[in-house]
Amino acid sequence: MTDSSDKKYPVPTIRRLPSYLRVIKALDFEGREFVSATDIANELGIDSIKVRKDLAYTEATGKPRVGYRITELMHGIRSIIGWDRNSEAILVGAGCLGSALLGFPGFSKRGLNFVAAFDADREKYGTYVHECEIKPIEELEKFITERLIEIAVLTVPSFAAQQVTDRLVNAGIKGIWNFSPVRLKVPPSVVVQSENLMSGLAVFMVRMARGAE
Amino acid sequence: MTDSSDKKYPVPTIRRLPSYLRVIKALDFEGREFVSATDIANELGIDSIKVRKDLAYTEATGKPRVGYRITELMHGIRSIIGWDRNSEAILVGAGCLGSALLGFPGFSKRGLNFVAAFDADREKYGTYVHECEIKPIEELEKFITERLIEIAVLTVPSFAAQQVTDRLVNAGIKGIWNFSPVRLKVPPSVVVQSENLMSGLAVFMVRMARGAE
DNA sequence: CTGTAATCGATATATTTTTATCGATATAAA
DNA sequence: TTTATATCGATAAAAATATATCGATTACAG
Repeated sequence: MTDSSDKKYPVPTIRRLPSYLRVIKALDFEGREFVSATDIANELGIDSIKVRKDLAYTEATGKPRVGYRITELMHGIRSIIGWDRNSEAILVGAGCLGSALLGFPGFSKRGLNFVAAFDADREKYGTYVHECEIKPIEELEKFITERLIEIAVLTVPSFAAQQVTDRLVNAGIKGIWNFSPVRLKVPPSVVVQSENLMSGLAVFMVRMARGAE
Repeated sequence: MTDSSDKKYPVPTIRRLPSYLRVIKALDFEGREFVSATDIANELGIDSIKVRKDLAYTEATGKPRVGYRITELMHGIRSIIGWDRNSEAILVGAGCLGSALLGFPGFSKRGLNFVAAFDADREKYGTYVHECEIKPIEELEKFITERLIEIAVLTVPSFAAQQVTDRLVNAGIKGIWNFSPVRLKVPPSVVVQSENLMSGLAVFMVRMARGAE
């Protein structure tokens, strides 16, 4: 076990780190060498104390009146959220959303590389979506075991989600990034991270209803 | 101002309500008439006390040993998150993600109806993506003002996000559901709800790194 | 009819997260 | 050199959220 893997980072902090990274990457591109928590906070419209506390979870250390060295900070953030490592992943369910995710360049930039996609639709077999081949769902287990894939992105229709999950887990998948609105039942050793778009819509509609604050 | 619009609902509660709705809709479909907080909690793998507290924000009232009347609860939840009302919305940026959103049937079921999409790519003009016409971005303001559209879903590339936002705001848009990783500058009267996929990826990777708990 | 168990609703406690305060320090200006 | 100011890092306070406790109530079994 590495020294970083048993540290505990607050989830709200983890969620903010990618934004910080985006901001300081832009500054780095402009040639800036240092950045203060205040700079980041102003750019994102949040509180600078919160930023400083979040950054304290990185090993980066700041200098008063100057801020943090950008290269150091980028490395520290990437290290926490695992964007300095590369992983191979498969995508299951090459429908609208699945295809959109395959085409998003941001994932490979952050170390998540789609090496294959699987679908139940025979017509898609052998076709490519954004340089990723669509394979028959029948070959799922074979591919996972042969290439030792650990990460699956799940974009299948709800009714198929649990069944596909069982197959993924059985084949040795260690983590599932789930985009279907279903609570997946998996053994405790498997990580499931679910995204639900409808939560965001709900918050949006409530805020709309009460007007802007 | 209606009596519901100045009530304050905790954001975590709002985010959970769609899941509750999904669960009880399924039970309703099976013919069940009542549901307890415990039922919902078990189905979602969360704490029943939390569910009961969340449901207390609806006007639905439960009976000991029986639970809540499902029809009443569905109405109560839908009322809070605005899914009992209909809104017309436009989508700007008919790329991969935008097209995927247009094709998702869940939105119109929840009262968010895409009446048009706009894109800067001439080749797309006049084509349809999931029954929604792609119009030239030049017609954006005209369409918004003529049809009195209040909601826009933003799926344009980052570099165009602020510029498009300015146009939307200028034309009278009241709320923007933003899928680009950019902090949009808008007047205080305009609601911006931003979704950032990368937050989810970060949390996923951190959890993977420290293994399943 | 009576006792039992499940559940609600209210209240209380604990935990997490955010925000505030303050001394120390490094830079820049006077 | 001295002074002023921005910033860090640590600690403290406040706010938000989650979890626990408990009496009241209702259905159901005996």
